[in-house]
Amino acid sequence: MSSATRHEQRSAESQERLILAAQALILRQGYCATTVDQICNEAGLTKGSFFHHYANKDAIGHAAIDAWGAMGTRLYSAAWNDAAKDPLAQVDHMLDIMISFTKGDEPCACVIGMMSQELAQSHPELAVLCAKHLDDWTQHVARLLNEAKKIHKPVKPFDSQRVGWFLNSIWQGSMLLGKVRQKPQTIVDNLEQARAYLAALFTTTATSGITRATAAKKPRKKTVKP
Amino acid sequence: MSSATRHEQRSAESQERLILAAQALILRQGYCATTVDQICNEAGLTKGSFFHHYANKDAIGHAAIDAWGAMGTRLYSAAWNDAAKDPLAQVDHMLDIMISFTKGDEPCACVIGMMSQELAQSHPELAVLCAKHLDDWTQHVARLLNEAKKIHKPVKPFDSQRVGWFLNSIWQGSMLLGKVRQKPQTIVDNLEQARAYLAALFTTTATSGITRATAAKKPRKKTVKP
DNA sequence: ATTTACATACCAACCGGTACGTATGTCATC
DNA sequence: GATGACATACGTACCGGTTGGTATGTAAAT
Repeated sequence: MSSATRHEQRSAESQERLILAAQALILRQGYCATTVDQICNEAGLTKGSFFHHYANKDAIGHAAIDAWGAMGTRLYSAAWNDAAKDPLAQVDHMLDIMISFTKGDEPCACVIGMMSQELAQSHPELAVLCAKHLDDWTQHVARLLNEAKKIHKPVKPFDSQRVGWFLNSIWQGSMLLGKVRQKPQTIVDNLEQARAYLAALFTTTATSGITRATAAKKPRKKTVKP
Repeated sequence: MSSATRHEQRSAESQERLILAAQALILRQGYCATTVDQICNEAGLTKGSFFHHYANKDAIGHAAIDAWGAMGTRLYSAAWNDAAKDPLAQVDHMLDIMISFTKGDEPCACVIGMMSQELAQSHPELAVLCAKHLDDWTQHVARLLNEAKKIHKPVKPFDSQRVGWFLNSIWQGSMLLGKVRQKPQTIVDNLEQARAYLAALFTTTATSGITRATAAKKPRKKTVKP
């Protein structure tokens, strides 16, 4: 664990500072609009240091994407790794985490969604990396839904992956609209509707309210503050 | 109608060429990544001409957004203006139009969604313009849902605007994911799930299939090819 | 109808600033 | 002393925007 030499420590710290700076700037203004000078400035380092660690601008874009993916995995781990729970409860937990994520200081946004939008057609390499991380997320949802199918009887048969992509789209689209509208509540509203949609896949009873009022009445436990 | 002088005609044509060029480039690479040189090149004009018609780069961004909004209004008009129909049928028609829009040559994407993502925090002026157009779209959906409430009894009370924003998020998020994944089918899948969600707001019967198979069996009429 | 006077649309060349990337040097660490 | 982490200074290309000029169209005066 502590076998890292002083050089390695320093190097890792600087790289992390650069990545965090890049992520913050990308979230604020997008990838193309952020310059490596800005990244260096925000990280408190100089360009010499930057190009010592990263061959070019795309390299830190790559690193920023991977780091964001890892952060997400950490963020959702509480929901994804609780095999003791009912899978549907895990899905609910996941939605709670997503909702609590919107409560951050800066507007709720996703580096991967941002870069996907911007670079899908101009930077194939970064685009496929984004697609990979988005696919990982979706597969986690699909797995939970498949496990839920073993316990609860679906009202109608459905494809878990398709529903996973549906939820992912809602998530990304909500962050987009919540940002331009400057109304993070939009995200919460949409996630609650998504929760109702998911619940309705397994039960026809009216226990899963469609209106937000019913869903909000029972306070869910706060989980993470990223 | 034909009271336009030769100068006015030429001017309007050039402006349209510039706007179409800008939209195409923005869809492909985003706003920041597109240069006015590229726009001029694609439009077959020079920079002198460009800055004669538009004061600066943001000006054509503004024009591109408005033109895209107008295009959308034209695109959906068949669904939005058919007061004779059941409002829910109008919603279905709207979804059909959205699906047929994904079948275009170039990847299905939205100038307004793209610029919203990129400029939400860096270009407030363009951001509020995007938000305005997105709000227009949502209000059309909300209006249809409100009219539907007068005819059909909702299973549970719901807020039409909230559902409108939900559908808008699905639409934007789907285009985003469909683009990075290079799988436009993702968009169609999501829209079919949205269709099921909307139908389930008004009826508990199983007539509105959640699975895509049932929904796809009955062929819906093709509407527009943009 | 021609001429005159002017406005419009457009072009080619240029300018300041900036972005990415490099070349070289320095100092702590191994 | 060699290497790794970082800083300084610079080079090159390009981007948004300007400038001066031209050619065409328009409108009024003759």
